[in-house]
Amino acid sequence: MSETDIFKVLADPTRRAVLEKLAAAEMTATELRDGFAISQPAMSQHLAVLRGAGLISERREGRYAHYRVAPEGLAPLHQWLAKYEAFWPSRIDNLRDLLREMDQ
Amino acid sequence: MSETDIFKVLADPTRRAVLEKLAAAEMTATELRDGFAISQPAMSQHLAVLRGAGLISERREGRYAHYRVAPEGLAPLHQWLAKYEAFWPSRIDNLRDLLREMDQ
DNA sequence: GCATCACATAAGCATAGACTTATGAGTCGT
DNA sequence: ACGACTCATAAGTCTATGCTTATGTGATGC
Repeated sequence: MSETDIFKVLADPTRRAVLEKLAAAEMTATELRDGFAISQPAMSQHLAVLRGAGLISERREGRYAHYRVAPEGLAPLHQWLAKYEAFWPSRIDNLRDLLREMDQ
Repeated sequence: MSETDIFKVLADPTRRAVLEKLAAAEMTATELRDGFAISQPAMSQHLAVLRGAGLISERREGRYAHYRVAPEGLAPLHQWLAKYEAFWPSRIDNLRDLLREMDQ
């Protein structure tokens, strides 16, 4: 997956919202859909795109498709961003704050 | 700048390449252009988009426009990504340890 | 003053992408 | 077996976007 593709995939607000829901818990396509004013095929297409980008993985169970985040798919984005963290003087402080929050 | 806009802006390979050139050194629009098989207006439009997203800043000097990276524009992206770093167990633990050492 | 240069803006075009409705392919309960 | 259900795929539409050529704006040098 190229960096361009990763960015394109994440440029869609619906897809980012899906990731956010999946970050909380594994979910089926229908469960993911509610809360969105979107057709079933539209959600299916978004899931296909996310899956193609390696950002989510699928577990088939009968007629249900359970999806969960595949965080390693975010690695290219992380690596890209790392190139610019040299420009963040306070980057260590930000991380420190983040980890402090996570400890709570 | 919304997260969606940031991702859209960075989804273009030319724009990311521009950022990479600017990460090395401040540069004029013409200097940025060479190496790209792209018209002058196209580059000008890309620069306008990057500027609109707060990812680069402009310094006017006579007829030249000098551009440089505005890394703070990447903050929304950084914050978004941080939400998923929780899924990176080993890396985050390493960072936690590192920062703990630095605190002593 | 005038040609040239650096860059921006306007307008038009062509492709990509997100959506829709319609339909297909399996799976489950009765 | 059959209808309901979950999800995927097909086909068509509409908008966004990245490109082009043409032109505008201001600065510079002779």
